Formats: sequence, structure tokens, C-alpha cells
Amino acid sequence: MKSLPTTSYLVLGLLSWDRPMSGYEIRKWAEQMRFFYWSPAQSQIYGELNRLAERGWVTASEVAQDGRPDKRVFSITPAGQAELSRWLAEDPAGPTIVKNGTALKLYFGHATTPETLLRLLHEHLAELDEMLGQTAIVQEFLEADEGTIYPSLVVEWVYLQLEAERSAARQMLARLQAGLQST
Amino acid sequence: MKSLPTTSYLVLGLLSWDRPMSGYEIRKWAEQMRFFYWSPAQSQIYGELNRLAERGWVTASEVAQDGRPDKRVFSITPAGQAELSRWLAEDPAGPTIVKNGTALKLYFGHATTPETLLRLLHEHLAELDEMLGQTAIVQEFLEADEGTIYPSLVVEWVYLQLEAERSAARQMLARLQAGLQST
DNA sequence: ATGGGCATGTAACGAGTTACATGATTTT
DNA sequence: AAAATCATGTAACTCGTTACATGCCCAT
Repeated sequence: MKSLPTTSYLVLGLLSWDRPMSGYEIRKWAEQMRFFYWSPAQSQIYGELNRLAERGWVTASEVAQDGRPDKRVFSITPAGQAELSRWLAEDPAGPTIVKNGTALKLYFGHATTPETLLRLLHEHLAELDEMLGQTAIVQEFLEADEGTIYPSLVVEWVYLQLEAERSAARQMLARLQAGLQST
Repeated sequence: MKSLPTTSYLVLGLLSWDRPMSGYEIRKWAEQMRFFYWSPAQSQIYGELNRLAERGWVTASEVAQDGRPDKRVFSITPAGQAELSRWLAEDPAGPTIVKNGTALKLYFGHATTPETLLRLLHEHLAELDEMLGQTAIVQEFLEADEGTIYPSLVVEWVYLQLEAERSAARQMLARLQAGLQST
């Protein structure tokens, strides 16, 4: 039996702190993780949950709610915990994938104006600032909880990376501007 | 008419230095770009080239070769150049996507042993070292050519990012080891 | 009353990967 | 003699997104 894609383990992992969650809640959590592991679309999460349930790694319990549609709350099973541990220890993490559209466009910079490139970099820097703001919020949110040492460690890691990316992007901007004046 | 996915523009962009290339050559170039924009599988490149040809953005010319199978060499058309410029200036670059399997696993660190986590980080660091080595090679390769200022600028950018990631990953390692001793 | 949040799901599509198939040339 | 490189392509599949569909609750 082949290992499921990483996305499945992301979902499984979120249930591994023994806090049962609905698909909706999982989606929100996953969104906070997008800075280091791009999160799946909402519709996919429900699919993954069904697949995990088929394998017996999670169980669903219907929770009737007054008024609102029934909530399906998922919990991890012992088999699920075992599978998560196996994945962590045995499956290779694989190379880190980056898709930086701004860098790609800069690579083809000869095909546009320097002004466009400067704008692109400014937009990228604005995006980084926004992300940095959000990591601060996430960090606060995590520190309220107990037993989230690893998540806050990772958010700290993200923070360092984002800061470094910002300083690198600024250097690119400076280089571009220097190049503009010298010609 | 909707814009094609970014991957198409990656292929189109590679032809925009007016150096006609075969699918095979494009694949090799694209591989060098994977540090900032994950490159598509070989089979996809041929598909993209056909799609670009259908739109009249590239043209194929059959080059017969002694012995070897015929080479199909692609060139960008004026319409293709125009479309690339349009894409650069008008289409939003979109958020940067990162998929860092090591960070994801560390996030779920409670479900495994500290030893596994240390190993994972060591492997990640080894991967970073390898990537750094390769950027040096790519940089050398680019500096030999004229008119590759933008590509070498981007490789410089990648270099800065990789170095920053390495130092961040080392900090995570140190934190983990510190945590191990205090408990 | 309007919009946003909670809550779940399906259908259709498009993107992208893996594996297969072929075959000559060049390097080790 | 074997392995790597050059060279192209198809078929099957899986992953993942977008858009749609539904409907209640709560705040403004």
C-alpha cells in the first residue's frame, strides 16, 4: 500500500493533538500553515478526510446541532497515530518546493521595462510585510495554548525566513535601481 | 481568452532570448530554475510547447539530424514576445508558494522522537548545502554568457535565500538540542 | 435586510506526475 | 559491454482548483 500524498498527512497531523475537529476547522488551521506548507482547497479537505476514514485512521462522529447543519467531527484513531509516526520517521521529506512568481518574472526581466520590475518587487515586499504581520498573530494565538511547542518553533522558523527574504528582496530592489542610474 | 498557467510562461520565457531550443534543452534549463520556480516534468514541456504553438506564440521547425531522431526546434514569434511582455506587466505574480516537508514534519514533532527530528533537520541542511553548491555552478555558467544579467540577478537572490534558510535551519537545530538537554 | 461566518459537499476541469515506449550516440 | 545522454512522445492517473449548491445563525 502506497503512502498517501503529503496533504493527507497534513490533515491527519492536525487531528493528532487529540482535539477532534470538523472539516471546516481543519481548513482554517491549514490556512495558517500556508507559509511553510501550501494548504489545500476546502473541497479537497473533505475528500482527504473521507479517504483517511476509509483507511481507519480517523473516525467521524455526527454531531447534531440546533439549527445548523450537522457537524461531522473527526478524531484520530490509534492506527492513525501509528501511521503518522511511521510517516514522520520513514517517508522522505523530499526537496522543498518553491514557486516564486516574482523571481520568475525578474528572470525574464529583459522582456519588460525596468519600471515594471520595480513595481513587481515592491508588490512582493508588500506581500512579505503582510505575511510577517500574520505570523505575529499566529504566534500570539499559539502561545495562548499549552503543548504547542513544535508549532511555535516552526512559526519562529517561518519568521526568520520571511525576514531574510525581505532583506534579500530589498537588495534586489537596490541593485535594480543602481542599474537603472548607471545606464 | 484566459491566461495560461505560469508553467507555460516559463517555457515561453525561455525562448524569449531568441535562442531556439528543443524540448529537451528547455527541460534542462528549467531544471536549473527549480530553486525559485519548481520546474515541470519532461512530458509536460512537450505539451506546453504544442499549446504555445497552437496559439501562434512559438513555431516549430523540424531539424533533421544524422542518425538521431529529428529535433524539433522552437522559436518565439513576435506575438509570443508581445504575450510574454503582457504577462509580465499585467498578470499578478500571486503569492509565493512554499512546500517545506521538513517544516511540516517538525510542526507535528510531538508524534515522533526528538532523534527523528534531529535527523530530519540534518537531512534538510544537507539538501541546502547541495543546493548552494549547485547555485554556484549555475552562476558560473551564466557569467560565461552575455546578456544574462537578470538570470544572474535571480540566482544571486536564490543564493541569499538559501544561505538565510541554512542559518535559520541551524538555529532550529540548536533549539531542539537545547530543549533535549533541559528535559 | 445584508453580509459574513459556520458547515458540508458535488461536478467538472485543469495541472502535473509516473510510467512506458523507442532508438541512436557517446562516454566510461 | 554497460550506462548515460540526446530526443520525443503517449496513456493513465492523481492531485488540486474553481465554481456551484444549500441553508442557518449572528451581527450591523
